Amino acid sequence: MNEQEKRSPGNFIRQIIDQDLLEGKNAGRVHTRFPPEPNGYLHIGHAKSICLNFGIARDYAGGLCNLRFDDTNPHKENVEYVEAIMDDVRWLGFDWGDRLFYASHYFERLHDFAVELIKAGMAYVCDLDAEEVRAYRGTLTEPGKESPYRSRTVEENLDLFGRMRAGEFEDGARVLRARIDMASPNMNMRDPTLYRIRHGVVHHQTGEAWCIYPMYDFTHPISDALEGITHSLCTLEFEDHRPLYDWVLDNISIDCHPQQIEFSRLNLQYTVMSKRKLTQLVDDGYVSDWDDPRMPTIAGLRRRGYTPESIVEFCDRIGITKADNSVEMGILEACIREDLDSTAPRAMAVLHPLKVVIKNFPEGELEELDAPNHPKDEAMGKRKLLFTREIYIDQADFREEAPRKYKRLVSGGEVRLRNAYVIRCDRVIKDAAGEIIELHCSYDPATLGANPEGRKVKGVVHWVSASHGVRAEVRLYDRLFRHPAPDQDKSVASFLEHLNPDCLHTLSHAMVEPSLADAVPGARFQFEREGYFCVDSKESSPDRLVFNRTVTLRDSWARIERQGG
RNA sequence: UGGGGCGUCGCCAAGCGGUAAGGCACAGGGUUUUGAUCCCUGCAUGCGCAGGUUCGAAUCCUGCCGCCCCAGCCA
Repeated sequence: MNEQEKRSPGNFIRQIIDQDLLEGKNAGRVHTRFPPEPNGYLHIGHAKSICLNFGIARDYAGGLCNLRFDDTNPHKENVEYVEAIMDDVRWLGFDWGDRLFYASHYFERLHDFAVELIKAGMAYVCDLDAEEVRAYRGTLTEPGKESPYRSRTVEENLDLFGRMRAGEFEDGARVLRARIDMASPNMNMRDPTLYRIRHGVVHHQTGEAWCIYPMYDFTHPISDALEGITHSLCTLEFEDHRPLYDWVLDNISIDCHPQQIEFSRLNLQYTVMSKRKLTQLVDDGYVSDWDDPRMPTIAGLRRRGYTPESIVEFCDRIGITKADNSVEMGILEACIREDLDSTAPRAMAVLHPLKVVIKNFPEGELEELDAPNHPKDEAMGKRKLLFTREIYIDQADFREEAPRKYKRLVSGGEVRLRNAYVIRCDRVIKDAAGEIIELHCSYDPATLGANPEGRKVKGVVHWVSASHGVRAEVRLYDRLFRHPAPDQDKSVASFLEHLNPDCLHTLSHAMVEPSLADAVPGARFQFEREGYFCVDSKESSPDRLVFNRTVTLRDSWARIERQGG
């Protein structure tokens, strides 16, 4: 079947591209790129950028999007990240074809452009150390001072830069700087560093071939131009860098000049998005790894049970603008609920088992019942349920006395067992401590697929056969932080103080219906009346099933209860 | 306080001089063997504020106010 590809909604960047096309710019080409630094895992904020860049390539005729690793700072980068990033982009459903690039593969050409700048008197080798450079740079309100090395001759600069490359100088001894304007009101234009010396690091791509590494501001515009990028999309904090981006391309001999356009980065409530903080959560063990289901990483969301479609939909819904934003988790959750509601097969799982003995159902007897896998989509088929004398229901579905509006099982009351019979609670069994340990009930054999005669039974509860159910571990996740903007609160010493101590509840005695016994890692289900769950892709096995709760169902009862019933 | 940006409903976001889209959330109601889904209904006389231009302004002009980013040999 040839499905209609979905187009993303318009935004100001697409308007610019439309206009460019109208004016015949770039010979009608549209070419973007997604340029992550491989120094960590991708997060939902990157997904926004991926959807923007690859989405534009998808929606414009002849559009292309490159994947390029911005790997100019070997210190923090490694191949694990490179591979994880490629996995994540692919998983989201995007394809860079044969256009996989590394900024580091341009090192030789970058070097040649640097030499060109030196020869043109536009760059010089500076011997000031880091602290001196800072002091010379001036402040936001005062102009900087020119470096005493600023007027070195071209010959001297060429010689020194060559010796930097040859490894004659130690880390930090010298840098190559652009010669622009120390009095510029834009700090980025006050003779920015172009190259620094880094000995003793093995670059994941170039090994030990280089001991000088180009800076982002020098590398990025050239990499874009070399790849024929037409629109270089980045986040707002690079707005001040645009004059430098343009300066670099205006002062070297290169015939391509991409247009840099900035948009606001995603801020998602109740989590953090900075790579430094995510790295800290992993390194200090606050979460199990980058793919911990509580992490806002693509890998974490995937393991949590999010679908790529739901994340792409989320990115479409939040849009692209230049306004600072603080997006509610509710939007992300609505996206995954919408997707899973139509695609996830239903199943029953009892999270907090309470034994129910159906006294008028024969001991040892087994009744097979049919249950649809989806209430609306018959094509999803049906499965067998095993009804037995002893079953489990959830502790939350029984109360000795009913609060207002409560419509589940109460002493002496009736309730519908989902896909099965109506039962009545005849007796409540407690232990010495007064804890309810068992319910004695009776079922009405006339209520299978039919409403009982002469009375209305409002409640429906899910259940699992006690003898045939399968024990499983269920992990209930909640927001990682209890503060909507944990990294913005200046009143605490660290964002870690806002970590939510209840972000993970592990239930090791849950019981799931027998049909789930052979559920494969990653498989997603709706556990009826509970939420959407997936089989953990890392730790679940046939003899020890582990389910992750992706998201709860909307729960209007919880709201009623909260408001005092 | 220099420079660069941004302010439209609780959140996101259309709007581009012709009289405030949509989504999420929220509140009511209907259907329902998931308190789910689905379906109705409601939800900005007003677009940061104040002036001005215009027959007409969220859109243009002026002046304020507020928020974000920039002083890495990070990206």
